[in-house]
Amino acid sequence: MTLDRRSVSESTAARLSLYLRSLEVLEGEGVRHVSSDSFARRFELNSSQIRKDLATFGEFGVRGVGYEVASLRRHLVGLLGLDRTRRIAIVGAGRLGTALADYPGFRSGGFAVAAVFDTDPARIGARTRSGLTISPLDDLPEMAADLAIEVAVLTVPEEAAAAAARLCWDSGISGILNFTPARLAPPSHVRVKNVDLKIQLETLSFYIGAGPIGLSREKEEPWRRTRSRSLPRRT
Amino acid sequence: MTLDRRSVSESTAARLSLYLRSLEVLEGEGVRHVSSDSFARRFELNSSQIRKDLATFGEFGVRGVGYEVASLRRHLVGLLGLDRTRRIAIVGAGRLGTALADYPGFRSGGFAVAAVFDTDPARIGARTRSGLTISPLDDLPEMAADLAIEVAVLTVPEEAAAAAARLCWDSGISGILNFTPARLAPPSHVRVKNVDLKIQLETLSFYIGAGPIGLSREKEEPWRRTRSRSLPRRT
DNA sequence: TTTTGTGAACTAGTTCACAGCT
DNA sequence: AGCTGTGAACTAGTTCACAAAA
Repeated sequence: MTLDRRSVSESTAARLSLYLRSLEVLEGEGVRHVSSDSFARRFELNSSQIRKDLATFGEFGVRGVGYEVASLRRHLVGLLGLDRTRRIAIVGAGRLGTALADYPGFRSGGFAVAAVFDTDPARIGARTRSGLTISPLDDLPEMAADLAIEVAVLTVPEEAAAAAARLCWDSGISGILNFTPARLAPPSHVRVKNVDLKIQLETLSFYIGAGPIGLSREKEEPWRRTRSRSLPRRT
Repeated sequence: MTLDRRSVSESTAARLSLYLRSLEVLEGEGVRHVSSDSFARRFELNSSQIRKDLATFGEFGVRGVGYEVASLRRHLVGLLGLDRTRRIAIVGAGRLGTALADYPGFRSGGFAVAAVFDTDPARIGARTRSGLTISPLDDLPEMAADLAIEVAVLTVPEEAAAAAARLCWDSGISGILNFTPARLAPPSHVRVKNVDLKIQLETLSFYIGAGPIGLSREKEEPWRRTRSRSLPRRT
């Protein structure tokens, strides 16, 4: 009942979202009940992990029976805070910011993009495809309060990130989805989630590698035409 | 020397990218040597973790002295496979896909967007802002081979994801950055990194919550002004 | 000295396996 | 009998602390 959300691991929280999505699929198929086991098999999850994750928040199942799909879905919606619309501000109306303003995941199921901000006079006053007028960043404090904005999607250039982030939390915004490479230092009541696309890409690059470690630069470019026999890359 | 990259944890791999970025800052400042300790303090990292991470791949430091910035940077560039240009295809030329095609992190330091694909006849033949012509998805196999594309950025609609992904790995692409909610099942030599923006947003939403768990819908909106006592995050 | 590289200790997260409830 | 909820066992990841190297 009085469990501090911060004691819940990122991975558990992320799985709640995944469970919700999967339950919605089942509900769409008219399924009424699931056991953790059939649920796990269906969506390639782990049944004990499902039970452990859910048990963190209460007893949602019935022993011998399983979980009632609709009721579990409602519980998850509540846990994730999606039972009311959370208002999002896009901070930085560049290509990525305006693309995200229209992104289905950002405009559905509990979220609404309520404002878009930028500092560039050439952008201010323009409309995004979804019909929002781009506002000057200076208006953020006032608009954030008026529109009850809770989440900022930070898509400004790296140099501008720290100041823009501070403006967000000083305006009462409590969550930041940070697409900037900057590492922010928020006050303890503000949650930042970094989505560093460069790190993701470089991590991917690490794993696809270029043959065994220690041979990064080889005599020729064996990756170009080695499409013939896909080398077994593992021992 | 013959360490299998797959035995390296995601978190270690992600940190290599972070270390590289931080080293570039130091190098830009003309710093020649760092100890793991000063490096850690400067960039808010953990010095033993730095040493452990690096020691996975070799002995890059000198005891009593520390690490030579330029040489360590080169080592990391090699480990991350950034010592040559990796060619990227954007698969799905919607708003997000075209925005990513111009994203600085995707056009710098070892990466180049070499092609953009879509199935929509209205998009095919158009040019992205960065000057690439959008090609029909059917041309992917041929173009991927000709252009030596190694990485696909998957930004198609969810329904199209599985087929498009299969097309990618059948065309010899070895890494997929998946912006789709679909959970792909790649062959073992293909690496997929999921960047599920909806999960990220919902996870953030979970942590900002709406007061204590079990009280999702409260009488008033206590999340707005409950900024009083920030409880200490750690013991 | 100083600072790395690394076993040992610790902490977090996952999976097992079963008691207990329906 | 069937399936949840949960301690116990296990596995992965992080931090400590120090012997070995320069």
